Amino acid sequence: MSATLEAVACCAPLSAPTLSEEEATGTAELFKALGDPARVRIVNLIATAGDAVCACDFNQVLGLAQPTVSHHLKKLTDAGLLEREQRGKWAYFSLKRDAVEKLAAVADLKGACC
Amino acid sequence: MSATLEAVACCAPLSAPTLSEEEATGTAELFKALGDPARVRIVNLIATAGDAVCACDFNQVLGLAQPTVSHHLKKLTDAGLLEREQRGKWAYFSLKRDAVEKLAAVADLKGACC
DNA sequence: GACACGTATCGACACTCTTCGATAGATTCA
DNA sequence: TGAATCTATCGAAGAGTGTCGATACGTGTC
Repeated sequence: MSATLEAVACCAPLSAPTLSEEEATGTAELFKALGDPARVRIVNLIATAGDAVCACDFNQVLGLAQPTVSHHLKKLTDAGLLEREQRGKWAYFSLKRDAVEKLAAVADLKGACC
Repeated sequence: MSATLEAVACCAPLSAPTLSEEEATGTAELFKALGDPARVRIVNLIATAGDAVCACDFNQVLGLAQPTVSHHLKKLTDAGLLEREQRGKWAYFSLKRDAVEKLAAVADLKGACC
């Protein structure tokens, strides 16, 4: 599709006063990107590493085949959560700062309940 | 189902120092529960209403059939995000306080990047 | 250029999910 | 009790997703 914007770019907080259908879809896409254990672990590994991580490092840790890992990395990158950087023949992935902040903002519901 | 704990009960922050396979699965379940536009809108509607919302109110707004709405409400309730309350023949749903706080904590990656 | 190695893409399979119509259970009202 | 109404469950159709083996692409090395 031509309109494949990063989910991060077009999502809105769960507690937004009004939520258009597009915003709801964008927000859902962002959560969906994190709706798989493998992808949660990828994000966690990068977060704890505190630096870019080589794609080759995930295969062992996740116990998944190389194409599967590549698939998950693409999903996260497409969602705007990860940033890809080519270093020689290796691909390094790091957390995208905007996405990290946006995610926290979107998931924040405080003040909207109780 | 004996082992179907609420996702909220067994999920861990994305930036946790160590993340077991169970914790990753729990966290993923929580995000997966919000990985659908209809469910994002449901949570948003309850959040902006600031109070419990009748199940019958969602049908119109979401433009979905009644069984579909009921299905989504069940998903959110099973994930521990919503609380169900029976009032006569109506079912009212409200945000679960623990879940709201947990979600924000889980999605928080600040300090884990850059 | 030829080779080795890391990564992305393709094709296929199994599984899950979303959606709905039909139906059953629960509650209220006459 | 019987009728009406709201909600949950069941069963089925269609789309989507995770996974992997095979393969193609890119990069560095000899």
